[in-house]
Amino acid sequence: MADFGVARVAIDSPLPQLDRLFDYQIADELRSKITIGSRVRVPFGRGASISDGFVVELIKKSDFEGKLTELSELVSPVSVLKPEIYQLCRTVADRQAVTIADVFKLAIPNRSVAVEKKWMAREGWQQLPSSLQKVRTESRTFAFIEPRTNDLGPIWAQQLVERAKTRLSDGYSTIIVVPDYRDQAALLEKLRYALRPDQVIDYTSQQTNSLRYASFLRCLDVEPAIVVGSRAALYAPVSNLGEIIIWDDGDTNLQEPTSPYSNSRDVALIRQSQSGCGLFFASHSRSCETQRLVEIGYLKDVSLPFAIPKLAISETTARVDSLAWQAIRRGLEADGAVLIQVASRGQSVSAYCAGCGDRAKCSACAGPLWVDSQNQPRCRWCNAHNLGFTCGACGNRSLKQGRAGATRTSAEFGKAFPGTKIIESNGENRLEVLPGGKKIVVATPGAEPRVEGGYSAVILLDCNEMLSRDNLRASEDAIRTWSNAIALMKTGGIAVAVGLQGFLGQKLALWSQAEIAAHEYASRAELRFPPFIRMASLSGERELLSKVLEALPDEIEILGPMPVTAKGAALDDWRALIRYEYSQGAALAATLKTQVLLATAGSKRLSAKSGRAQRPIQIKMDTVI
DNA sequence: AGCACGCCGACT
DNA sequence: GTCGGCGTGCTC
Repeated sequence: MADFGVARVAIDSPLPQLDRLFDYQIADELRSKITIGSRVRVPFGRGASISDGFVVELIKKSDFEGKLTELSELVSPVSVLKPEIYQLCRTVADRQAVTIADVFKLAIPNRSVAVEKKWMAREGWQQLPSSLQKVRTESRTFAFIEPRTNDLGPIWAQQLVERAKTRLSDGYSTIIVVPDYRDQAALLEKLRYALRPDQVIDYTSQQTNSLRYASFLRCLDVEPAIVVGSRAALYAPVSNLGEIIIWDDGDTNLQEPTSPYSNSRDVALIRQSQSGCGLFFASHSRSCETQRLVEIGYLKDVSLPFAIPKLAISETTARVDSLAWQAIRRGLEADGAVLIQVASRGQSVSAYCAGCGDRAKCSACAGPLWVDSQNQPRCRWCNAHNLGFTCGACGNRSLKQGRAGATRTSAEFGKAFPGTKIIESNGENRLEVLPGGKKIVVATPGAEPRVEGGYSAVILLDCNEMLSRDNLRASEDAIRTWSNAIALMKTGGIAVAVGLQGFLGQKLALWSQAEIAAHEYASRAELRFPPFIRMASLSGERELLSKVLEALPDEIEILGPMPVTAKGAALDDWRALIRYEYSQGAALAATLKTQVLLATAGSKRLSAKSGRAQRPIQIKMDTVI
C-alpha cells in the first residue's frame, strides 16, 4: 500500500508554462498520510521557493531523468481534488485555452482550518475512496417548464425539487445550477422544506469563505445530497452524482466573467460526458445553444404538455395602450399584484437639448446623457453628473427627456391609479419577494420580484426597444426575460406585450418557444454566427496580437484585428475574432495557448524598455458579439 | 514569476 | 584581464 514513493503534483500557478505535472519524492513520514487530491506545498524553481499544489497521482517510480526534490509539506490529508474533478478542470482549461489553476479557483474553495478540523472530527468520519461512484444513465434532456406561479411558488422550482428528491431517494446526488440569486433562494427554500437540512448543500456564491468550505467538505461525504448553486457548483465533488440540472441556461450569469471564461452549459456537458450522469436543461424559453444541441440530436426534448399562459399582443406604437390599461385595471380590481416590465431604469433613458433637439452629451467625455431616478442627468459612459448642462451645438441650457424609464413610469402609473401602492425594483435596488395583494410593481428586465401566489397581470412595455438593442443576443434575451416575467403570473392572470409586431408576437402569443428558438438559430446559421460556429476573441497589444495571428494555420478564418473602443479598454488594446468549427476547437485552443506563450516570451524586452507592465494576450474561446 | 547561466562591451 | 549588462531558458 505504501509503495507509492512519488507524487505527481499540479502546481497552483497562473503561469501557462508551469501548467503540467511535476514529480516529487514523498518524504517517508508522509507516505501513510498523503492521498490523491491532497493539498501540498513544494519547493519549486531555481530559488526553491515554496509553491502550493495538489497531488494528482501517486506512482512507484518517476520517469523524470533528473533528481527528484522531496515533498515534505502536506498541508492536509483531505483529498480536496478528486481525480474526476481534476479531469474536469483539465478538460475545461484545455477547451478554454487557460491554465488549470484558473479552473482550480472555481473548483476548490480556500481552506479554512477551523472548518476542516470540525469536519474531520465529526461523528463517523470516513473519507471516500479516491474514486467517486459512477452511474451511467447518459440521459441528456431538455424541457420547457410550465410558466406559472401558484400558492407554493414558481412551478419550475417545485418540479426541480421533486425531480432531485426522487433521485436522492434512489441514492443519487443532484447538482442544480441556477443563474440568479433570487431563483437560488426560491429553490433552496423549497428544498429545505421538502428535505432534511443535511441533504441540501448550499453552494451559492455569496457565502463567506468558511461556509463555502463547509459546503465543499460536506460534498466529500459518502451520503448523497442535493447541491444548489451558481457556476462553481458544477465542480462540486458530490458522491454518486445522478444528474446535473441547469435552470435557464441562456442567462448571462452562467457565463464566467473572468478566466476561464467558460459557460456553465459547456462545463456541464463536459462533466456529463466524463461521469456518465444525467443532464437536464430546463427553462421557459430555449437558448440558441440549446436549440443547436436539440437539432443535432445531442439533447432530447422531454417537455410535458401544459396550458399556455393567456398573453395578448398589441402591435401599437403607443407606450401603453388600452389593452394594457384594461389588464392592469382588471388585475387591481381582483386585489391582485400587477407587474409592469420597463426596458430601462431612471426617469428617462435619454436626454436631448430642448433648443435644437440634439442628443445631450456629457461635458466630461461627450458620452450620451440619461436622467436617473433622482432626476439628475448622468453620463452613460463615465457616470458623471451633468447638472449644468449646456448644449454644445446651440448653447441652450435646458434638457428635454426622451423615452420614460422605470421611475417616470412609476410616477405616471401613480397618477393614473391614485391610492394604489407602487413599488420599483431595478438592478441596483432589487427586491426579491413581495407579499400578495393589490399593488403595481414596476421592474427592469431581470429584476422582477416574485410575488406570493403570483401576479394577476403582467405588462411588458418597451418590447420594441428590447429587440433593437445592439447585440447579437437581443432577441433571444428579450424572449427569455419576457417569458420569465410571464412565468411569475398565477393561473387566470393576463399578460400583455405592448408594441410587439410580427413573427415574434404571433409565436409568443401561442407560446411556440421551440419555433422561436429554431427561427433564431436559423438566422444565426445563415450569417455563420455562434452558436452555429464558434467564435474566439484575442485581445492585447497590437504587435503581440499580430505575432500570434501570423502563427495560426491558414484555414483558420480571422476577422480583424481592430482597435477596441469599449470603455475600460487600454489605449493600445486591439482585438481579433476567430471563426472556427466545433471540430477545430481542441486544436485551435492548443495552438493559441502555445503561440501566445511564444509571443509573450519574445517580447519581454520590448515591454521592459517601454516601462509598461506586461499584459498577456487574453484568449476567449467563445465570445459574445 | 524568479532565478541562473551565458555571451559581449567598459573598467580598475 | 574581469565585472556586469540583460537575453534565454528552466523549474520535478
